[in-house]
Amino acid sequence: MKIAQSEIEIARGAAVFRDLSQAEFDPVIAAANIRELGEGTYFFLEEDPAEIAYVLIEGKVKLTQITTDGQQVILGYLVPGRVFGIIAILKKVTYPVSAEAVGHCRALAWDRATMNQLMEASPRLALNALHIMAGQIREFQNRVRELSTQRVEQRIARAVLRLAGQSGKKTDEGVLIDLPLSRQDLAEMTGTTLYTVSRFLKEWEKKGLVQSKRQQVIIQSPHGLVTIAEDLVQNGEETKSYPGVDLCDL
Amino acid sequence: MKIAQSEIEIARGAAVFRDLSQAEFDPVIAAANIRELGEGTYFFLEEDPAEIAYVLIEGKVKLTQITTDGQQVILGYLVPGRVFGIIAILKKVTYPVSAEAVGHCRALAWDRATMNQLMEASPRLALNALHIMAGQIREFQNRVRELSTQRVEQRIARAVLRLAGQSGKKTDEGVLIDLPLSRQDLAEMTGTTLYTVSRFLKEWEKKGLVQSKRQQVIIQSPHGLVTIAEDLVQNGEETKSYPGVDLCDL
DNA sequence: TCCAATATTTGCGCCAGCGCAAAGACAGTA
DNA sequence: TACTGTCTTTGCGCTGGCGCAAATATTGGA
Repeated sequence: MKIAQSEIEIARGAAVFRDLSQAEFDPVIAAANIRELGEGTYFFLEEDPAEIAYVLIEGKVKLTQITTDGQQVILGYLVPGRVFGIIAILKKVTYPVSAEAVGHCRALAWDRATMNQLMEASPRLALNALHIMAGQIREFQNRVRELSTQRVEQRIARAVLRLAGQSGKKTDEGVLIDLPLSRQDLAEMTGTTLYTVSRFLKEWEKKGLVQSKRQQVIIQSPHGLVTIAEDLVQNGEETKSYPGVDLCDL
Repeated sequence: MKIAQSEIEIARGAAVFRDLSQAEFDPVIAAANIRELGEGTYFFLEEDPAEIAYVLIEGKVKLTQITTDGQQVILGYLVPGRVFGIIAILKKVTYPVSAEAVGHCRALAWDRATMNQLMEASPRLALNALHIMAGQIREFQNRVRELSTQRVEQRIARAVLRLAGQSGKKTDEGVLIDLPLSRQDLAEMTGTTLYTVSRFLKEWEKKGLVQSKRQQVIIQSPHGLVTIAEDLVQNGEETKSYPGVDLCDL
């Protein structure tokens, strides 16, 4: 299985490889394996011993956790160029989430031994990994804050905007979230129920903010959603531009 | 300001220094500064450029975030031996939380340059920092899951148990949480209101699970609280021992 | 083209939890 | 000892959001 030049380009842009010289980057690619997964299969499961780190090249990945009573929670989605399972650089740890292929996926993969060797040769790589983990901490802390203080409508709006930020595609109708995204999925991302999600989407649709079909959401007025996300309702308050909240590499 | 032997002992036990040889550890202490803070003052504020990492030696530290509309969220409490602000080992990042002294505090402090030097000399130190950050990610992901799926009563029970785990002191009456802990504080930890916290504490008190006074909680039946935390109510299900959930070093 | 499986919508009833307001309870200070 | 500020409790009314159930829409496959 060969790595195409275009795929190398994608990897080149990954946050873990930022500021690596070509001389540092080449051996990284040379040491990479390709892992290919079909829709609905898992790169790894929560609690699996973490042995391999990945960079997604093609497809999307859904990160989930399961509660003891079988309820699923979606921590986020990954797009090509994102690192995941980076925790595998450490010995004796387990993955904190499951990583499921959404559609057909290709990813570069390195086992711990290889990754550690590469990091030794390019300390920059280790530093980047640290930065990524720091970003994740920040991300999840903010998520905790959101869940603690915001109401459901705001959380759904944020989730939609976040997804648009990373998987959004401009179309004639608006910004399409390029993922099979059911009401249930949105509910699992925001800590609510599919019924409530359905109700808000319909409400927004009536206001012309979004357009929602089966497993699909198109944003027609990002600004309108931002207004909801920030709870500005319609008081004349200035609407600061929405900080490009973005789920960090995982 | 001199570092007492007993204080060095406390630092010795910190997770960042795990498995360091004495030869590695001594220079770390030699390079440390002491920082002393009075009740209610801050080691650092959320968004401050992160320049200094700390290990708490004496007192307690409260980690908080503030929402745009001024609402406070408590991410957790630290006890002596805990690292915080470890993010400062990275350049150009800001603290993701505020760290407030609860009572009089003493902490060892290192600026980034020093920390980086020490890490270069003892790679083990860098690895430990990574482990700590990985633990934090796990911690906050679980918190997200809790907030998404559990009801208020369970979340409060968990928060109380978590606090008992790290600041609990055995007394005649039961396990005392050794912190000034108001209903408001518990509410900010669990994403609810002081009223609701007050109601559940009273309810538990009637059942003989806890005893609560002004700014104080004593646990009389940890097992009973665990039952609530895990939502086992009173069906005959086996009660697995409560995993020592513990807020990681921050 | 029709069928079965899966998603979505929506009416309805309900209740967990919010939050005001007012009345204690407590601790520190003078 | 009385006063003041802070914390806690609790009655009360309300509502955001849950979740069942049933109707409807959509899709992929036979």
